[in-house]
Amino acid sequence: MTIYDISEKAGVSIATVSRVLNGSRKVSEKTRRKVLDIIDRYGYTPNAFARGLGLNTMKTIGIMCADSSDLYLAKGIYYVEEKLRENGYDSILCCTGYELEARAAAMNLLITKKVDGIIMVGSNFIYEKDSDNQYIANAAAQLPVMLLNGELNAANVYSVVSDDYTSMYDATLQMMQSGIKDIVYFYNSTSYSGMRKLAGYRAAMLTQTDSTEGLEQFYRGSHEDIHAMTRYLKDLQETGLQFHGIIAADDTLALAAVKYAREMNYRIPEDFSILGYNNSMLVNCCEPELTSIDNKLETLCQHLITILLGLLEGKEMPNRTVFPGEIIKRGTTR
Amino acid sequence: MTIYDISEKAGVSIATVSRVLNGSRKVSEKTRRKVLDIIDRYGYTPNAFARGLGLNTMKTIGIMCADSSDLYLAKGIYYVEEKLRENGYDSILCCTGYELEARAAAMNLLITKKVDGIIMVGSNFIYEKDSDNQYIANAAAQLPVMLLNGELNAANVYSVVSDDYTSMYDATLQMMQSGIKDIVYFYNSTSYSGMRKLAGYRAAMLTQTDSTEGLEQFYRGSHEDIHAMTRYLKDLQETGLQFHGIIAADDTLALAAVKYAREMNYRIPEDFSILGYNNSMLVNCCEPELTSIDNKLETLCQHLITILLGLLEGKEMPNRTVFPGEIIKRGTTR
DNA sequence: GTGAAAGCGCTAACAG
DNA sequence: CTGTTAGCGCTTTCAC
Repeated sequence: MTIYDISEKAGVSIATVSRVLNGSRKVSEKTRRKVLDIIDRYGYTPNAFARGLGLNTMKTIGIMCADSSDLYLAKGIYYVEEKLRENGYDSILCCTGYELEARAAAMNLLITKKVDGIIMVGSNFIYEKDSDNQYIANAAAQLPVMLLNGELNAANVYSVVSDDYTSMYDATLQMMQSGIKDIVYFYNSTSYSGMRKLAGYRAAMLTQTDSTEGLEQFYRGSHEDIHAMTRYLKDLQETGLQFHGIIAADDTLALAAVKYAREMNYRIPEDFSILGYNNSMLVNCCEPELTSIDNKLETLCQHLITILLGLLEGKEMPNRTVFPGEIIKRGTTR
Repeated sequence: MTIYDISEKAGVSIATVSRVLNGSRKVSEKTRRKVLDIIDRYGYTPNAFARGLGLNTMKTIGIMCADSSDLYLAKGIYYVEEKLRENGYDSILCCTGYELEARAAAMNLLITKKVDGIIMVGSNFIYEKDSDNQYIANAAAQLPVMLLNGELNAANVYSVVSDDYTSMYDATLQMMQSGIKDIVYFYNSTSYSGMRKLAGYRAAMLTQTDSTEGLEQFYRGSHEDIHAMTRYLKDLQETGLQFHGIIAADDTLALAAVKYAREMNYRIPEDFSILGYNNSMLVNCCEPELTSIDNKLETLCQHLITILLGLLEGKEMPNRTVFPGEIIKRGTTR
């Protein structure tokens, strides 16, 4: 069933059918009815390829993320996809993993598919080495690239981020003011956002101590293996390091910290404080519940889509949008 | 940059360019080199629309799921997407929510996009009323439809499922044999798979008791709100119902059950046993850790993709593939 | 208002 | 081996 069949059955030209399909007003009400009727009767749907060929757009956005099963990224994908579809765009999802090569390949694939824009979900896409981000800048020469929680200084690349630095700075300060000086920073990502968080922690610490040496702990294992994370902390404790607080770069790490503290028989939060990040569903999963930083993911996504849609309409849009986070106080901090 | 530009610069016809693009062996090594060289130099990539128009396929599979941020579904999407890409297929993701209408719309959208097949991730797609599944059967008339953890008796619809009934039957029996007779079944979904699990629980219970009345508890609230789930159980307890075990239809519900038991100051598992389902990362998040049923999601996904690829190659494939689950024993059961 | 016709970029017969 | 050519289904001028 093509536009030709319809035009024939309706006794009009394919141009007319095309017009009613695209809601042109230059069609008499009568003709429109007739065509619509036929279309309905035969259950015809236009061929997206043919349309795409002519228009060179498929109203489709590419979404890249490292791992769709990551709690936080999954939520991001969900919001982004939802808001795109509300606006008549579809999305092609590419889970790229954490390897640069696979990422560049995925990017190419999306470009080949003629997506109208690309959304990179998660700060882990931005590496410290500029050359590792080059493929993003290159892609941006062809279509707008949106970074959710990442920043890259390049033309046609747009960032929407949470102010991780300030959130961590404030949270660390609060914990110190509650009387804890020996706070370990527990992290597992050196992504852009990861480094911003670390910097916030460090800056706050340095207002009161000379050095954070030994307190910044980088965990390399699986992002989901809570046992391994807990073990890491135990090993750390056994090296003789003293610490009575842990600020974690995400809720999973924080949960492991809670587990660790319980196994050590510390009272939380009296003897030991813990702070998480993301305010995910995990915060309710432990005892006591986790104080965590809410980085307003849905708001970020909403704005990201607004900006992207603006760009696609040819409007000027802000390069960089920053939202403040919020500390959600629960049982693991005083 | 089109195939014409390349053919011109390489001094060959577009057909030849097309041939090297598609790896036809009927091209002399010399010509191939020359063309490849030009392609490389100008960074040309073929237009997927034009190709799709001719071939009427885009090597793209539609993935439907209710909510990509659901822990379990997200994992399913991850595996499916990964394995598709390994086999040269892309995926368009549609998060449909739980409303029938939105689902039918998403299905149409995917068909319009000329996907080569559709994968429906999650048992929640299959309703009890046959008429509510009609849109799936209709779609299957045009392209293969794969159901991950759902079953539908219709032509060109293929199911890959975990044997939820048997898993639940066995687990329930085990808990009863450990001495607990008053086991509540705690669930929040009446999907196909949800009903199978319930049936397994019920059948096992009825081997030892007369009725499960009052013990089958359906929770209607948010799928993520652990507090609400815990409250539900408290309210249940306050009605006077006696129960010393909870079998939950997923790990989130089970986690809420652990929380409930702790708040009631029950000793787990001595006084109170709990079983979860999915063996997700949540099992490590509570104290003690959760015994849970592993339904081998990755295996299911792997087979699902194998079957789909077979179908796309025109092979005969099994309609229904069932895998056994496995009870992973941890601290919440004796 | 409506129709005719020229592409959009690629694949696959077919002919050489 | 290589080139010519006819579509694939739709949008969009440009006439009428």
